[in-house]
Amino acid sequence: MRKDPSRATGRPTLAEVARLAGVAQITASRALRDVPTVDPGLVSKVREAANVLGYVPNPAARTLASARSQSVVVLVPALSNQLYIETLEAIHSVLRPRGYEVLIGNFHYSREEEEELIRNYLAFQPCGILLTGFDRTEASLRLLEANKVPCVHMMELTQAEDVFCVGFSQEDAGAVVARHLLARGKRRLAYVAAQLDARVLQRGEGFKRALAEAGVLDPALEIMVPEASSVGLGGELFGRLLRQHPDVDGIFFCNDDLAHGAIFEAQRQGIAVPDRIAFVGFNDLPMSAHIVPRLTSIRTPREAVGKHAARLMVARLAGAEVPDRTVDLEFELVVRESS
Amino acid sequence: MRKDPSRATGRPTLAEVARLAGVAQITASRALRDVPTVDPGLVSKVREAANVLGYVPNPAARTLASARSQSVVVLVPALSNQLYIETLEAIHSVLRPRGYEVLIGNFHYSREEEEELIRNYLAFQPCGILLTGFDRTEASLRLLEANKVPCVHMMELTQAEDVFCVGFSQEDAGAVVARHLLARGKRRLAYVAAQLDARVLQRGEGFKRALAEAGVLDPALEIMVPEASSVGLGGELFGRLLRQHPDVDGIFFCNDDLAHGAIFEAQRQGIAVPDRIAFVGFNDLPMSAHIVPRLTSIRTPREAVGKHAARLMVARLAGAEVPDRTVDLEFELVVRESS
DNA sequence: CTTCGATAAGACAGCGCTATCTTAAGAGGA
DNA sequence: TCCTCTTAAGATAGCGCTGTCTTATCGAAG
Repeated sequence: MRKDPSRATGRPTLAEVARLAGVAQITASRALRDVPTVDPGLVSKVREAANVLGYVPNPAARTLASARSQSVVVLVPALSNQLYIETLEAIHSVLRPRGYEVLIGNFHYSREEEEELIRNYLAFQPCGILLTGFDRTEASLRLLEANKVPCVHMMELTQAEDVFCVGFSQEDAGAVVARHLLARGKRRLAYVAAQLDARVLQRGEGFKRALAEAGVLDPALEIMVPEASSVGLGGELFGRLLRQHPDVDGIFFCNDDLAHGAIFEAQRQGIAVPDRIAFVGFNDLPMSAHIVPRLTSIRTPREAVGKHAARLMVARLAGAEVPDRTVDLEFELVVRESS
Repeated sequence: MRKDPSRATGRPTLAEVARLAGVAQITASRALRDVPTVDPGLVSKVREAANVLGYVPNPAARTLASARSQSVVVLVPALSNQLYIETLEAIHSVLRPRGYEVLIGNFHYSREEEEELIRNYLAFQPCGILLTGFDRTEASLRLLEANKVPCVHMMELTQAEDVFCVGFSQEDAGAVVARHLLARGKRRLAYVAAQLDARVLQRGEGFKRALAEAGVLDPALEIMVPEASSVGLGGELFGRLLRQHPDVDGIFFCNDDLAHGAIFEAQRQGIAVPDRIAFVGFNDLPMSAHIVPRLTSIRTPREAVGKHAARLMVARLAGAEVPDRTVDLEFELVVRESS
């Protein structure tokens, strides 16, 4: 059969499927890829032959021949963050059943690392890339541009033309939190943030803008540290803020982790939440609905972002007309006991 | 240059590197792969040419020509579980710098789904597979066997010959928890578990074995539900247990999530932890060191498991002699306020 | 009845790399 | 000096697919 059996993999090939189905190899190829110019009768014949042989296409050969893989690269700033896990899971759930492979790249909140990942992953000739946000190096942008890989941006929105993005307004979310705390009668409002990526900064901007509009912005009421966010850090930053500004009566944490830590610390110090100080988190992690007191938070559509971004990519790859290049999935303020 | 430029990808190829370096293509190939029979002078010449051109090898062509990719498949039962994220991250950190791609498969605690994933991923001709535990379908085992892909098993240990595994004794961990609670003077001890995978069952077995040895095992003191574990479920199961057995004075939760939920529920019900009931969790998630009261837990070496499993795989792929096929990374009981 | 265009099926070549076989060039011994 | 043996470099032939061009077939139009 094969000229040099030592090189072969042992698995059935398209040629064998074609032979069994009694058609040319290329016809079998087209039949299995749903190319519309193949007679339905032949398609089912080929399908059956493939089934009988247990044929699974060789992705390497496919990629080499067509210069385009069936892989979608997803670049996220962290895996440790529960947030991105849910998004990734959603992306998987859309792409895998449609035959796409998902390659995950974690760039650890580093633009340089992201650039390196892009460079390396482009060698896989991915059919699309899902990116987090818009903040990346010039070189990254050039690479993506030069390789003409379809991109979809997640988590942030933009007005720019020809950019596909799925997310929500981080700034508006910050503003909503500010107005909520103001409505609760709080006036000494602080923003506590860690892991200062673009989105964390946007939330803070929105929060402070709303405070300024209400005439209660005190720029001193802010702690922003670049280190990674964690429960322990939340307690620490809360303690620090309280020592510096004992009169603070409301805090917006850039994510729930920090808020959880602050709740524990408040409990230890015997500080009444929300009476003396109200807390609001961000992301609405599962724990927030159960912690004592239950945490008010912004519920972010992170699963929906993944699903929509993946669907948008699939639509583009299928050549479909995509009416909405910008998908605003919105967020929701979930008011609970902590405010 | 190329015969049919329309088919080309536009990126530099090995042939161009070889031309620039003034060697045959195959020599360039060998030089870049560190095949030892190439003159060091030529190696650096080729390396430089590759650098000048910005050459990145085409993985699809590589895989097709060698019938083996540089991808390692990792199959985990869940992504939602913090536990596996840390393991995955560790695996990534070892494999990616060495040029391996990591393909993640999530089988959602389903043996059938795992089998399907194995079938599909084998088409990628992975150079290795990292598996979670030992519980899988016959067909899965046969597929792995037939394709002769090196496997490393994570999270559990076995005495079987010729099986590479990295983990710790789940049973022993359960027993350690039991003895700890007994030493605290507790006698009405319960096991509360969800997501009943093999490891959760093993922990329970170890726990109950130790209780039986101490003569205090009450088989009624147990709640095991198959549904997914969550903070909310922990509170619920704790409430249920307390109604059925108001005299329970110590609970071992199969993971920290459940224990956190139970702590919140206890706080709401005004039940003193640990005085009336002591709690012990499993995994020692970051939050456990901060929750009020701080949670006693078993610290599992999940990051180390990933690192060691990946290193073991790398060593096998390099053809190195691996002295220890079984790596027991052990666990640690971290005693805190909740017991 | 011929011509033409549309459509379906096939032939062919090549994607970019590596396994394998072959050749060339030294090293060493008789 | 000749011959063998080792070792490095090269030539060749695919790996398993798909893009592209060609050919066959058929109905409609002239």
